[in-house]
Amino acid sequence: MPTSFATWNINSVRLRLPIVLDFLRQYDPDVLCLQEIKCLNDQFPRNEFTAAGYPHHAVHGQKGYHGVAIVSKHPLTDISSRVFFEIEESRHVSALVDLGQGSVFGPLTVHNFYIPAGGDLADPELNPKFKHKLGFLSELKSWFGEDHFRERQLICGDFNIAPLEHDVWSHKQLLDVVSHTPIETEALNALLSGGHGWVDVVRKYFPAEEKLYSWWSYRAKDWQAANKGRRLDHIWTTADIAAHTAGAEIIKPARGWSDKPSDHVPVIARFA
Amino acid sequence: MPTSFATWNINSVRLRLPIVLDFLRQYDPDVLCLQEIKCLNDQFPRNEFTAAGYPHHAVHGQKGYHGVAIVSKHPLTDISSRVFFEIEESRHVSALVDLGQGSVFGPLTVHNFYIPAGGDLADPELNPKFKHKLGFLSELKSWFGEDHFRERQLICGDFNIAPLEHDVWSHKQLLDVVSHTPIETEALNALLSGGHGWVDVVRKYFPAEEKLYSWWSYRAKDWQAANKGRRLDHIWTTADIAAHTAGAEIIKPARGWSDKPSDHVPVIARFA
DNA sequence: GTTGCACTGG
DNA sequence: CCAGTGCAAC
Repeated sequence: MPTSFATWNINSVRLRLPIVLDFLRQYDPDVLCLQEIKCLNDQFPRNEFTAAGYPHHAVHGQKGYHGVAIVSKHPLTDISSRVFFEIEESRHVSALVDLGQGSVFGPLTVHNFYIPAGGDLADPELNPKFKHKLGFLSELKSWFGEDHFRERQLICGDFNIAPLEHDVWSHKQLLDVVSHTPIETEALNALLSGGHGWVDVVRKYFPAEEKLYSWWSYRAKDWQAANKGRRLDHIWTTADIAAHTAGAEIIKPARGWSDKPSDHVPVIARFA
Repeated sequence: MPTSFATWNINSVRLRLPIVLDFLRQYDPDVLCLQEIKCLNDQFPRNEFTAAGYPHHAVHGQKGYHGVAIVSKHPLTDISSRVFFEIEESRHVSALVDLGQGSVFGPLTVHNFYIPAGGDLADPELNPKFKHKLGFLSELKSWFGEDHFRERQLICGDFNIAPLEHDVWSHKQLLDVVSHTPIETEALNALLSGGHGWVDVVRKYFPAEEKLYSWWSYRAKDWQAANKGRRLDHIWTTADIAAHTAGAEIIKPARGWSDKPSDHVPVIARFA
């Protein structure tokens, strides 16, 4: 029985609920991780997700900014969230997903992250937002080193880092731009290859030389023509889970869904 | 030669300029008084009004809130504005309109008002906005008692009061609702019948038992079906001018013009 | 540049 | 419900 997981920085779940529901109808993932829901827990549109066939929710919102949520067809247990770098923003939520009898997996833990964007200046001394981003990554590395991260884990979300040369429209022009500076890409690659060995189950399905983006700035007049994207949104799993991958997709057309789309598009990983 | 004057609370002249120009093309008033222009003087779209055949402007704007303007086919002189109750908001502008040779009138003074809405609670002790509204009306009464208000005057605007029983959808249900409380309707009726005797040149053309509205709340889901309106927008003249009236019209369809209409519609008074 | 939210005012 | 401002964030 096929299973799929999706992640999408939605930039206000209330404002973009219609296109999120369109996405669920059209792509039918088992689990969707959302970032930047920009609402309090009580304001999260639970009923609408339930009506759409996603009755299980792990919501960690906050007022106005950030906020993450997992919506799922399958039961979610052990819901928790974690503070990184001692900054109390809603940037992580996790849950144990029970995919049921038909699945090749037993239960697996899904971690949904919204890693800090990091501001404009790539200097942790001068820019506290960049310091926060690096601190967040550093704590993440320690945490992932713990033993229970060895298996049955999926981590995804808006990592705000495009790690590979062809994860940005111009490697050269973005080397000084936060999201693609060496200090960040090295930290993210260390996270990926360190610890117990994560697999980037999306890039796995696209040649390393192929440009691959999940985000296009609002600032470009014609995002499609310019196509100056970055791959900021990721899905990684432990090796046991990665053994069952069946494909991956980045839903580029979603950048044009509705009048006022999110600047990010959904990323999907499929498992056989 | 026929002459007509119109008043319209436009709730942002910049946002709704297209439908204002449509209105001018379709109804061709000589003078249009606007309220809630919600812009600074420099942001008022003078060129667009000039191009539409209304090259004369008396603009008294302010940042963000309130703001009134007169646009005219005919020259405007003696432009002035007045502060009421010592609260410096842009709620009045007046001008002398020279209608030229073909007119039955000599020059007349047009006063354009945006009387304070008055907040929710009809108690001047507890609600400073209601106190402001009553104070505004009180100062208006004194001012209109001055000798020069005896003739050749037209006053109009959003008075934020529905004075008559059939100026609201339910007299009984609105007796405690600001805009139709006895203290307000009595103050407005005293203004109308006191001083040198104004004529409500719009209600003149509709039987007193006929429901007549110029405003429908944004809050109603289906304003047209509910039809819970109020007549908040008025045109009054001195008796000399009222002697020449030829009709009046409230442009109810304007409540549905464009995706995002104003909650008020234009009111027109015609003179032979 | 462009967005979404909080707030105020209606 | 609608519009403005001010703000933070990207």
